[in-house]
Amino acid sequence: MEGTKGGGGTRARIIDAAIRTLKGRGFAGASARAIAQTGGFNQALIFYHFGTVNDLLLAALDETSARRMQRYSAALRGIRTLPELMEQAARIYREDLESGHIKVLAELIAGASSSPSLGPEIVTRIEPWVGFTEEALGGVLAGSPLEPLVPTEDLAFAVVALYLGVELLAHLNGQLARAERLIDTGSRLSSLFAGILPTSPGG
Amino acid sequence: MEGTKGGGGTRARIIDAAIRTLKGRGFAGASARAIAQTGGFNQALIFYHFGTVNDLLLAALDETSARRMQRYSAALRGIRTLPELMEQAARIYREDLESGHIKVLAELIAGASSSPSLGPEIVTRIEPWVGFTEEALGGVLAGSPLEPLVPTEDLAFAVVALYLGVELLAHLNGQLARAERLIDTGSRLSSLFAGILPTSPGG
DNA sequence: GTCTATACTTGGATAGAC
DNA sequence: GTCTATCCAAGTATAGAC
Repeated sequence: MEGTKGGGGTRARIIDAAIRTLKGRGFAGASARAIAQTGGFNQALIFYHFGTVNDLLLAALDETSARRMQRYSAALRGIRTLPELMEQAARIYREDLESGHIKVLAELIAGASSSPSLGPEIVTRIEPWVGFTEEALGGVLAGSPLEPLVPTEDLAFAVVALYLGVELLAHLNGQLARAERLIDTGSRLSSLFAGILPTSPGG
Repeated sequence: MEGTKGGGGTRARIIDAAIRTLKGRGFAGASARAIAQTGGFNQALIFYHFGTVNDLLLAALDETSARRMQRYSAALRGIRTLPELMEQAARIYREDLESGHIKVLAELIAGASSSPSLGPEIVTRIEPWVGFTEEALGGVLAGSPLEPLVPTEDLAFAVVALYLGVELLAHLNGQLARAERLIDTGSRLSSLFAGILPTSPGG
């Protein structure tokens, strides 16, 4: 299927260009013309394949989201303790910071204010991330003395918000170093506290 | 001074309209025309008074930033313990969430990707907030067993990032309730842990 | 399925009247 | 200091040739 030369490959190229443009020039800079220039194809192709720019942007979010979700799930599989979780999460998030994967999401959220129809679409796409974070935290907190005290739903929401905020700040001039230092500190502290708190039975 | 009828008053009106537009329609929606419509004045006034739209947006950030800084400093003056700090910070941040004051900052940060010249300007304007947060945390952590363990600079950066992230998410459809619940949980937990941890000598 | 050309809209910015 | 009119660039979207 999709054998007519470009077909599906073109769709992928356009989505890729959209992701790169969103990362590099933000929502406000991600026009059809800018995206086409990034990818080296014709601007009209976007409308043929996706109808509107916003629909392309959502497809781009789906794509990058799927890629990252795969990466995070793989890295967090079999994790039992909080320090392990932090260690792994920090490692992948550092990749994100440098490549700017989460930035796509942050830009789209900010952009939803100017295109209200994006709002519900983005909410739907964030939900799996909050759910995923909740599971990861739940798995590690299970049986620990913290479990009954900390509502994992709220904690997961906070973690997602923190990720977004750090991503937003990190891409500002000269702030990347600060973000990296924060990740370091976070990993260090979680190991430290794990030594103080009673060990989770699961660990 | 500025006695010629509109003068300074107009500047303020324009800035106010810019803030409201940034809150309601985001960076991508904050065009000169949209701002003028919000404020009910002529679009050309923006260029007469501020030269460019971006310069107006920065002036808007200065204004809202100054207002909130005043509010936060007043509320946090004389705070000695971590739960007190959390309690107060939560109360004011809840105001921000509803009125969207921090959203102006979040939108401008996201917008900086499409107007690189905004970047350094915004960094300069964030610095005081990180510094302020660091002082607030430092004052409350001083003498506590946490003090030597937690670098307040990193913690302050994390708090600012969290604020931005929550603000970003909260303005998405139906997410405000989640943000409010997080604030509740945060206050509750800090009181709880304060009961467990040794009291700060300053308290 | 892709490109060129084009219609139409919105946005930044300035000139000049008041 | 403010308004009207206008220019020009950039954006979305479509029609039609290839």
